[in-house]
Amino acid sequence: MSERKNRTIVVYQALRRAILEQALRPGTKLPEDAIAGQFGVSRTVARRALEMLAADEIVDLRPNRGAAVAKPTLEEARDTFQVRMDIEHLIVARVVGKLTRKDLKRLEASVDAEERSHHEGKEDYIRHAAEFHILIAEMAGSPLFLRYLRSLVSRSALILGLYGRPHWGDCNVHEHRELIEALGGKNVARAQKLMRAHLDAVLTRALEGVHTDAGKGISDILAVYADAAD
Amino acid sequence: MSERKNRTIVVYQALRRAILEQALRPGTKLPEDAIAGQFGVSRTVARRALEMLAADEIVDLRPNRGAAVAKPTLEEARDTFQVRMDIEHLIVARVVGKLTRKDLKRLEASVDAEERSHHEGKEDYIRHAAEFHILIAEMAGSPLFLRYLRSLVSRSALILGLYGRPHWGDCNVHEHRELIEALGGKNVARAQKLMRAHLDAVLTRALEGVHTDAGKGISDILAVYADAAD
DNA sequence: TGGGATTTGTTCGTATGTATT
DNA sequence: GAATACATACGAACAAATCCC
Repeated sequence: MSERKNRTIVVYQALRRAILEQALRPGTKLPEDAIAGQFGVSRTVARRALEMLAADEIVDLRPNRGAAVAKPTLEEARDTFQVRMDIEHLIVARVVGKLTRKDLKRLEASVDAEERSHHEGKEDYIRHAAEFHILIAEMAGSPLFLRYLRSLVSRSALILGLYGRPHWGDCNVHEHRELIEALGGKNVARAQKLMRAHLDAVLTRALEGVHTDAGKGISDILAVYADAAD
Repeated sequence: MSERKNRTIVVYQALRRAILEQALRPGTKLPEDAIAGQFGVSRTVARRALEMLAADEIVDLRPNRGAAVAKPTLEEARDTFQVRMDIEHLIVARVVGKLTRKDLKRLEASVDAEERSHHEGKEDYIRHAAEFHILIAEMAGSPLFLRYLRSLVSRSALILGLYGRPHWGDCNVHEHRELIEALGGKNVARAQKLMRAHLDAVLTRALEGVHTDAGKGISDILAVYADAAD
């Protein structure tokens, strides 16, 4: 019963993790045969897993030319962060003042896990940091927003890995705790402001001191915030 | 070159139209074999078409149990309209004051087409009405928002067909023209208000005088607006 | 430009899982 | 509750497209 294998999902999740933890860098080709061989499955399931990753927008899938880890342009990176900011604001608006004590406990537990991973130097603190945002989205009670945010968070991580320095992610913990406190309160605008500041800080930390190929790519991504400033 | 067949896409679009024009009612099972036979393709391409429709959320695809035309619950219907409202507001905020004369012409042409179809009694005025909203989304310049809205518009149509009366869609034309005028102006809040009023009116027209199985389903959908009132 | 190697696209037979009587 | 009918999941082989020398 719970012995659901579903090889497709297994392959999908493994590849997803590999991409988000940057074991597979953007641009890496993902031939169906190689994946099928690696995981001991047929090309059919490898292909379906790739399609699912493409739906998440972390894999590029071009007809007759195969799959590769997505390598978003700066334009696409901008779009991702801009849209993510908007969606997170809407989610925040929905949860502020409506969280139960239990909800808040879950959020705190998530941050605790993130902090532990971070201290232990594990790479999966990235996953925990992402999970924090996804938890909030779950609490908004909208399956659609949850789906959107899942994809946006994955894509954000990919982009930060692509354009940012190795150890972006440092020290979300304090900001996350602050956010929890605000989400437990009743002031929507304040919580939104904190969310904005947090996402802004993540991006800034990831990008500061980085020189991309284009040379002036960083400010191009940061320009997102100039546009959206209220 | 432009002779791209791509049978998958053909099947996908045909099914999509059939669903949106209510030739295929919600709940209808869609076995791979039947579709493959009907369109003269293999099960593989039938399956891929179904997966694409599932991504649009107008087909339900349950593991080992096959595909069926989606039959959203009232809860899901609420979510769809609520999210759509939010997304359309964001899109409006992005386009107001930034449309070129050419953009406005395209919007007007779309409404003209809708009006013609409507006068001629053709069923595809539904498609034109949907296209109007999608055009606006295109002009927002965000691939992600465009993708979201595409799916939301399809799903909205499905839901209105499911819970509403046969001829919902009547008389969008005037409201659409009003919207164009506001989008060409500079007042974001006003344009958003018109968008809200328009979507509200569509829902009201579709649902008025309708009795669902549940009996009180209508007010449940309309409660969306009570929540979101500003 | 061309041809061979490699990879994707497609088909369809079989295995496995689900629903029904 | 078991057997049967049915639909999907999977995989191996073939066809077509692309890439690379």
